[in-house]
Amino acid sequence: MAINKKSEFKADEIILAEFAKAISHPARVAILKVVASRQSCICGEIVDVLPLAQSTVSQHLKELKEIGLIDGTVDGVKSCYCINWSAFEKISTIFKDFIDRTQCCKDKGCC
Amino acid sequence: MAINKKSEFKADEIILAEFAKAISHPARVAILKVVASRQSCICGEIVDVLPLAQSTVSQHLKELKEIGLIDGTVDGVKSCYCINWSAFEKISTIFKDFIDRTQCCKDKGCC
DNA sequence: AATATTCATCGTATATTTGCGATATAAAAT
DNA sequence: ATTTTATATCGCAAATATACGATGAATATT
Repeated sequence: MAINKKSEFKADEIILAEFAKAISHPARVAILKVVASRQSCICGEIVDVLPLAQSTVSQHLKELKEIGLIDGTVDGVKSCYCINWSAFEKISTIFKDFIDRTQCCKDKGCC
Repeated sequence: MAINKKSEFKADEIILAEFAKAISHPARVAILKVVASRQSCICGEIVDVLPLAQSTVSQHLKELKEIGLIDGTVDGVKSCYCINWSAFEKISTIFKDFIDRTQCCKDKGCC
């Protein structure tokens, strides 16, 4: 795999795939659910409810932060995470658009 | 990484993550778009519009088939692919449910 | 029958992801 | 000042994913 061919696709395909990758591991789905349900929670609380080591959870948190889905702020010795709602709405729109535009082909062959 | 920790998560988290993984590569997003827009198309047509070798496309098609999003039928020497709409609707519901249930936490803290 | 076409699969190389322990850092508690 | 606590990061190992050429299998064409 000499070159990374991902960059040769269309921008919207790349973006959708990137967001999909962000939630392509159950740990990250679980993290999003916990953080959303508590509005905001510290890293330790997330580690407590996941079957993963602290360093592994920290890594998943980093990935979600990098894609923009969550924000992390330092609160003394603790780290407090919350959903970045504007980013979440953006990704929601991208997903729903993809679903809707694909489904519209079902009957009409319009795309 | 001795053990695969994915299996230790909740079933709905695993399912969502699996579907997300299916569209976590722009090639597979592109394939779904092409197949949907043409209602049905042969492998060669997909290879023509993607910047990937035939064997690589075939592999991506296999992944989409394994997760159930597309069906492939042999038509003489050719292979004809189409969207499995019932599977597509199922995944759409799972995605939308996740989005909606997460977003409902935004205002209410209800989850 | 021989050849060409279409596509799946195999083998292989490289890249990326997942996971953890060890360590570093920085604040809090003693 | 020392120790404890909370978390990020580093380095490593194993697993998966990505990509392609070569080959195989099966049909179609000559």
